[in-house]
Amino acid sequence: MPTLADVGKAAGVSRGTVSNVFNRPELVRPELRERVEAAARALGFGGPDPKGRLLRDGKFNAIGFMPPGAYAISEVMRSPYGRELVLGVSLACDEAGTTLSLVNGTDNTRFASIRDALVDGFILGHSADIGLIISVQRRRLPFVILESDAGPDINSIKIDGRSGAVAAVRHLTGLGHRHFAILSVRRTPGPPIVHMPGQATRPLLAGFPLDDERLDGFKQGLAEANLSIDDVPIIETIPGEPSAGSVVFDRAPEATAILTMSDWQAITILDEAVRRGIDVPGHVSVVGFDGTAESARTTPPMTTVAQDVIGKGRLAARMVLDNEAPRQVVLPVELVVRASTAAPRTKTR
Amino acid sequence: MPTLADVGKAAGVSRGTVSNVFNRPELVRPELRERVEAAARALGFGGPDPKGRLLRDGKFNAIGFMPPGAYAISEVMRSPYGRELVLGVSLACDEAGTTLSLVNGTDNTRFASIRDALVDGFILGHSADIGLIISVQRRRLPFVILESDAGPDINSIKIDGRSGAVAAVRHLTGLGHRHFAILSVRRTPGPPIVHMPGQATRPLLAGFPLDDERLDGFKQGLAEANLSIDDVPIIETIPGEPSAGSVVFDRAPEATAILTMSDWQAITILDEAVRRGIDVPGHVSVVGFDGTAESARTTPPMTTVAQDVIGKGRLAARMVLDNEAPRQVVLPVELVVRASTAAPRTKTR
DNA sequence: ACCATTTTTTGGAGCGCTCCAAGAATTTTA
DNA sequence: TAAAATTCTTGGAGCGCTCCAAAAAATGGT
Repeated sequence: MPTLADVGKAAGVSRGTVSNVFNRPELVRPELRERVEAAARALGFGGPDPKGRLLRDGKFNAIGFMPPGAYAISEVMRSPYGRELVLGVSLACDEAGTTLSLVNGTDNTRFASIRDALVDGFILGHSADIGLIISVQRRRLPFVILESDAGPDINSIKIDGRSGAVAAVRHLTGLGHRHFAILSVRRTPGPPIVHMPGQATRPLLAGFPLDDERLDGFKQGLAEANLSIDDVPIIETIPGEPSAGSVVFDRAPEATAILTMSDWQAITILDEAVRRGIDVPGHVSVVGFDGTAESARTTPPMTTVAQDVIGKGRLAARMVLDNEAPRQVVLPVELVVRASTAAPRTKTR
Repeated sequence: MPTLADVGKAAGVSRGTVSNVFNRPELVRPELRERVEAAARALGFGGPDPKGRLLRDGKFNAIGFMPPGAYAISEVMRSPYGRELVLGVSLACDEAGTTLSLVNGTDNTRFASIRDALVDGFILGHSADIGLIISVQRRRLPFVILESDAGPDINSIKIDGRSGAVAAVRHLTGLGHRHFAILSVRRTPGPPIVHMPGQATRPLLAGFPLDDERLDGFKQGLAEANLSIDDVPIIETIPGEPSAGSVVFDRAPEATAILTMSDWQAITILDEAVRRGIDVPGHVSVVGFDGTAESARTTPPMTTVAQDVIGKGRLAARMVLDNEAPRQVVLPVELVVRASTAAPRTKTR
């Protein structure tokens, strides 16, 4: 690849003049400019290499998004929540004219990815791994972490997951439900894990504040109705697990209401219900979480704990772009009641 | 920001040793290593700056995605098609361990964006603008352009849009439809444009091969049934235009079948039908385009011209990553018949 | 024709790093 | 204990660019 200097030599001018031809052509005499351009063309020089400019100027003009947990960026793009989040981030990037880098880092390469990422700031998906935070801090880049409060010195944005979970349960107990099942998130690869009541290995502390908080909200909501979460089957599946619906219906047939951790999971259940001819909400009620656009268009339209995912992504991007004093933002949540919930079935099935 | 040299001075060692401490610690004697690490900590040095490494090594380890037309990246992320495309690209990026940079470029900044993008290759959304291709070629980066054939020397991937369009029309004429409306794409900002039959300003050549080809397919399909596209109302709306459904129902009430350019548009129509209590497919049939995941979950599930969007994105990424001899790929398309199409209503409304 | 201006062009400095051949220090071997 | 082998450390070179102060060239005025 030819460089500015090469072109300069070929055209009989200095490096600096060639740079000017490309960056401030008005500074150089037309005929000379032409000569330089001709030389550039002849050499196949395609303009100053951004690498050089970068080293000099120091700004990447990009922010990085690191998926939560050990997820790959394609997994983020697959989930309705992830897509809306990225949409929110991209909105802010559009406004700021910034590139959005979806940074890939599987397991052990995540740290190197952060170390090497060509970005001016980071948005970290929720994560159980404190190491990621340290990696970003090392680089002294502005960043924000999602769905985990990491203390007063660190930008964070989370929703009030507990209240949302409580609201979901209240809505259902208010409708008369007494028999629940919970579809929770498995954060390690593998098949669904079923925790039946009375079993030793009840989860409840997965290590992901996101999940724990919601589970705790469910527990609290149930307690308010004199129900114990210990009597509720909890099924953990990795996001997008297609068999999630099957497992829930097979292992918790007596449940009249199913609580989930995401719209995506709820969609899986709804899909399975259609497949099995199970009436929602006649036979069983289903509540989603997140309030993504998809939740409004399911069959039937879904009752869900809605948050402003797009707004969250956008705010996150703004926070790293603006780089002001660290804040801890807790976003509100709102139960949106649609048609996937109703009073419990009386008997039968 | 301290540099390797600063740390070296502080620790009484050379630049090179500090570099080794961070990149090949096994090469440096433990006690010295410790001393250097202490100095780094004291100075607040967070590891070698990627900018320097970049200049030396020359690889960005990222590929860029440039939205089609003059769209912003948030607009891509908003459309079902765009999201699946990006998902496909991210799949390949995951496999290759590459960062995916969503490059922002509004109108006149697009060229600068391409010039400055910190990427090793580009995926160009379909575009009417030859200038973008030239910009990328200038940088001698591998790239692929979507949905436009730019000649044998340029990587391109497109679907067989014409066949898809023909198949959609055949399906409908086979069902007995004679009265159509077409919902096409407006590629400039602004409200819907309605082209009624007999009007002077019929579109048909928008300058976007993508649209033109599909329109031409509709024309051909209609001709096969002795119908003329000149008798069909054509409505052009920008993607995501919420009033699209309204405009179609208001301006083409006699249509018994509506052809669209994307699932997104078809969804808009379906939503409006629900709002107005119009029966699909009893009163009017609707056909989408793209076969995104969303199309399977609409009410009613949508008949659509399906393509493998994810596969397309993935292939595109592979092509730039592999950087082999240029190919022009044409992907097949398949009409997926679901429940949004049926025989036309007999009379009434 | 000469000096004062104005317009163009120049090339050094510096951005921060990694590689690598060579030199220095240490350890091993005889 | 000296020579040989091994392990560590060093600093020059070079990656490609932009900025900028200064030099050179062109222009204008008298």
